[in-house]
Amino acid sequence: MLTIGQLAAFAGVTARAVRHYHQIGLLPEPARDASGYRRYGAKAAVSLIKIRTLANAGVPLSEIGQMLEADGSTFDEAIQRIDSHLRDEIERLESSRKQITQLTAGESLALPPEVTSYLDRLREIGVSERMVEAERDGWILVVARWPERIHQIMPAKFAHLDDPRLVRLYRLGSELLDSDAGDDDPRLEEAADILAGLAEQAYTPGETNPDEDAQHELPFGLLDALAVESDPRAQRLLDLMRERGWASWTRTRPQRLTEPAD
Amino acid sequence: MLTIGQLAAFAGVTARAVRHYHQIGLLPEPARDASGYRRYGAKAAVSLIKIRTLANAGVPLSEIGQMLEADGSTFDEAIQRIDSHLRDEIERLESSRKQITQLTAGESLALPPEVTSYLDRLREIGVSERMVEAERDGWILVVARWPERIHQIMPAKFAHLDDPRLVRLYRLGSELLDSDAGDDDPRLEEAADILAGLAEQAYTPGETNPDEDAQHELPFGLLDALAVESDPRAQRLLDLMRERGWASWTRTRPQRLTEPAD
DNA sequence: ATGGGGGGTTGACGCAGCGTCAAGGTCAAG
DNA sequence: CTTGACCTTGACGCTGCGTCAACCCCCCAT
Repeated sequence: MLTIGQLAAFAGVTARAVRHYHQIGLLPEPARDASGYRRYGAKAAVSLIKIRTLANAGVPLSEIGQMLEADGSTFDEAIQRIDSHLRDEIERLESSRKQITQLTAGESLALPPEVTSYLDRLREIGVSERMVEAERDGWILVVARWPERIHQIMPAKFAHLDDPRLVRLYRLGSELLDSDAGDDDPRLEEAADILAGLAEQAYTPGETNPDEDAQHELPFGLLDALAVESDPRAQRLLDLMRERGWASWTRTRPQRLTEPAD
Repeated sequence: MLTIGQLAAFAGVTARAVRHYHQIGLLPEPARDASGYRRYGAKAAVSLIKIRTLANAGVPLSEIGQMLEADGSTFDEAIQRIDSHLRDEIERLESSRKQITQLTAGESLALPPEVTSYLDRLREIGVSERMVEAERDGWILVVARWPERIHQIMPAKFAHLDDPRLVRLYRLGSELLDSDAGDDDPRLEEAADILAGLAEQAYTPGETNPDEDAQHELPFGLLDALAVESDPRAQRLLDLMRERGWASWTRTRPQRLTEPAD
């Protein structure tokens, strides 16, 4: 007769595991000897090995009991279920691995390569590191809401960098972020003028903008909030844009709040 | 300002998950509004998305905090650790899948194919189902203790089936298991005679048996116990073997207990 | 006889990452 | 005013054991 430790060693598990199987009713409690020790026979060893075989194959303990009692077809069904579950798990982990190898740099965190290229391009243009980080956080929000559309958006963004006004705008932002200029800095006005001009151009009045619905889904509110949270002076910029008839400095649609409603 | 539900929805998680991140200090608790609701800004959304990006990549929550603060090389090291851990997990599951697909029939449970073939062969010879099951459980114990050696053992076992004495022995076992014969059934004596003869042949006296140490490691005690547990009449067989000078009906070494010690 | 070391016993908490009640308070709409 | 959808804290549940704690038991050496 074996003690719990001997039984466990024979099956290659710990005594704690055996006691656990008793607790959940997977392995019947054996009789005790005079001093209260559990004493196991050979059949218990066989049962324990069967249990471990299934458990090692990835069968949850809660199902092993039924499987050991099941007949051939029921058993095979269960095997199928377990196997497809394992397949799913493996797929999940595989995709995790793919994802994680993308995360070599802290920057690519949560961003597709197009966007990180764009950010690198900004650096080449002379945009400061703080400005790039602010831009990056904004893109994280956009990507989170619109993961697929990002492929359509980025080429336009790259092309837009050919516009000297936009470059000037980024440089203004860089300067302002790195300075301790106040709300009254004239560069804020200049930035607002550029933004208004770009917005005017992007918004072709009279025509139905096909992306209008889509744009409506973009998290403009969050982007504005992000800017203000990153630098309170962004609030001034927002006010200036509102003066110029634009609802937000990231949204390219005119507001009508100051005009009478239809 | 977002409520917890809105924030969670934006990042594609549940509110409970966000609260969990607060609890473990991964995401800072935001300020509350007048009615005690948590109110989140855009930066929280960015943080949450970063957290989920790493979590989706398989990074344990407990490490995400440090990773978000880490610099490039520290970050990359962590990535390497996580990746190799993922690889291990995947391998584990892959091997589980391999194992589980082997378990198509209830019989192959915990047994390599050589052994199941042997059991099938026994059925062909006319061994009863109960006898095969008893034999199977015995092999489960042997395989558990000696998983690699089984490849060496089985060919000899197959060859041994050419010996008509062994076949007769299995048939006797089948008959006895299916009958309600008592301890005094003469077939028990016949079985003991065959066993003794086979043992005599297997044990070549005077020569040093190279497998002696190895055999010593086989779980003979358990095998004997298993037989007796399966059918109490096996005890009688053991006694008969002892009378004939053998320690156990599964062990092929003579006992010297009845002779004076050296 | 005594002491020590290596077994055994039950009971309990801990782990990861939340899901899911319970028992309320709040908010916007009809 | 009610309803339904949200928020709050607190707590247990899940998986498969690991790991104390506090105590008992057996065998061996002194």
